[in-house]
Amino acid sequence: MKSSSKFVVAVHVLTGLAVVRLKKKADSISSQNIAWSVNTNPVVIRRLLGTLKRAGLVETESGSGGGARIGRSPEKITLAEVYKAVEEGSVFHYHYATPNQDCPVGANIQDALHEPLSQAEAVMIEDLSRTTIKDVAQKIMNQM
Amino acid sequence: MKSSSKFVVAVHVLTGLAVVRLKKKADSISSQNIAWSVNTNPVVIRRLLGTLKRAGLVETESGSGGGARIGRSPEKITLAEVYKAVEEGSVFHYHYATPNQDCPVGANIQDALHEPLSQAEAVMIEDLSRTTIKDVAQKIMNQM
DNA sequence: CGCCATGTAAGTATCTTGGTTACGCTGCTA
DNA sequence: TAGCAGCGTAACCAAGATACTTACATGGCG
Repeated sequence: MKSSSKFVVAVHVLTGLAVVRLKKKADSISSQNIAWSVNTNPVVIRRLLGTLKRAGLVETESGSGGGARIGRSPEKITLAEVYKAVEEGSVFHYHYATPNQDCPVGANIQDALHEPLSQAEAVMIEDLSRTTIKDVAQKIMNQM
Repeated sequence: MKSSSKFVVAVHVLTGLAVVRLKKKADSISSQNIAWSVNTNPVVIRRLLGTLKRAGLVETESGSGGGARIGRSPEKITLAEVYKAVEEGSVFHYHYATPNQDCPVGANIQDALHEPLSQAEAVMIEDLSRTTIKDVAQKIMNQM
């Protein structure tokens, strides 16, 4: 089972921005700086920031001295929101090739599974909404 | 977000075997026959059946006239069990490269996320346990 | 104007997944 | 006992996804 690490990285980034904000250390952080923490390339971070920006979770500024800043109070951003912002598609993946429609099972299986599977996924996201970026940032700061 | 379709295919296969059993149509089904319904190659099915067999969810027989049969009453197999049998690893994927340990956030983020994320996943699997193969088979048979 | 930063496009390497071929073994049946 | 039908696995291949990288246009500040 393989999916993307975008969600975890997004939480990492937002948590970093939250820590900076809570500690009043700096106004904005460059993608270079964030990339250093995540251990990746600044372009990867900028792409991700673009997605988060469209979701209203961060603000960015171009130009010299620019960078990213958290878009809202950390306690008002839940992991569920981050998940929905960056992760597209369902946790569950249906058949590559359409199942055989001449078989009663093949013809109806996807439809029959839709409800229980989307329900299970919804429950998971619901659970993610119980944790906020502030919660995560707090945990980190306790270790510092 | 990309993962495998193994889970859905496994449910498809088990549902097919359940329908056959509930309708008392045949004793066992060949991988060829199953592959026809799933619209894939028999080898893919045999591989999957191997996994399901190890989990006790199906029984197989070699030789002429052999094939697969559901290993237990359909109402005693939940989607959660199928999920755990075929899907390895977590829904959430952590950083490709280890985050920068010189950064307080990078050094602690994975640890801080472990609990909320594994919790969310557990809740999802818990929800899957509310649906059985019989439930799915029943839905299919209502369409026949 | 020069510098530092974002935004984005385009190309590449690596990994995962599923499809496919091949072949040995098992067990039925004529 | 020969032949056939089926499973079990290994090995290879094609396609797709993911993230890394280079490159460059744009924006804003001194």
